[in-house]
Amino acid sequence: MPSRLLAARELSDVFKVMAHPDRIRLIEELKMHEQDVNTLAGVLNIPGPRVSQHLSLLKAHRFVDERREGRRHIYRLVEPEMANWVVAGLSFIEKRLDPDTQRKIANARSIWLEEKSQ
Amino acid sequence: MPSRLLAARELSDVFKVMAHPDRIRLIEELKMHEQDVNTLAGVLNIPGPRVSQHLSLLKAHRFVDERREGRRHIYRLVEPEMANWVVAGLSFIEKRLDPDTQRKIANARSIWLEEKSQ
DNA sequence: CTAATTATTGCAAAAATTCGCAGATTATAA
DNA sequence: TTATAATCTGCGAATTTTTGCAATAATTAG
Repeated sequence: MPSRLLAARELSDVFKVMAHPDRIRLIEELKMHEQDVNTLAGVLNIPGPRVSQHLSLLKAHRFVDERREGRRHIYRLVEPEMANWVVAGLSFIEKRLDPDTQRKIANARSIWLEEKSQ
Repeated sequence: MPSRLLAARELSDVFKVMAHPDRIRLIEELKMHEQDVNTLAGVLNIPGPRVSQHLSLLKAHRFVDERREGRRHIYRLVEPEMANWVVAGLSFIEKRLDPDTQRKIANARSIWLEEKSQ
């Protein structure tokens, strides 16, 4: 297969995995430090099973790692830099949003970026 | 709406748009210079109507602009930097592929990056 | 052992995407 | 005008994703 077609397919898999608000928030939430499923479900305010499913997709693609501590499953980013790459995507849409949305996006971006990357 | 939820939704739209091999190749192909639909269909070797549909999605999200020259519709990237951001996503998967695939990905990356960004 | 906690898995309905193809548009050429 | 070229639009089938809920596992506490 031509190299560019192959690369485009591999790349599109990365984008597919990130193409969900919950998974984006999981990636950003894990940027700071590893966390267990319950904590993540609480922070993001979504049902446990859904967090679990999102995490297994992320794990299948090796974007996160899992370790167990007692009955808790603790997840962490394999490549914390990914969280910054994801946030960088905001720069391609910010300009076209209404001022109020722009303000909120800028706020989210600063929250996501102020946290340490390792 | 909480700013991070809003930002995650906006971001996921960006990722959804990029989550298709054809659209990734279109973005990379347009990095060099603007091109019309027929040319793009030929280069990517996909049917014209499909290119057209991908381009209107990209245009709806203002990732590309259109201008007409006679009966040709010529498209260009609104933010050529986007092409580099997309390619950067490769760094999160390269390591886990078999050597032959890695080689091809590296080749595609160098082709996509060696072209000028404006 | 029994109960409680934490998380995963399975399933089916709903929603969104993709894809090809036919037909419709728009603009140029003869 | 008629024909041709370039592109877009509409539609329906096939596929993939998402989502909620119930059931299942695994581990620890009492």
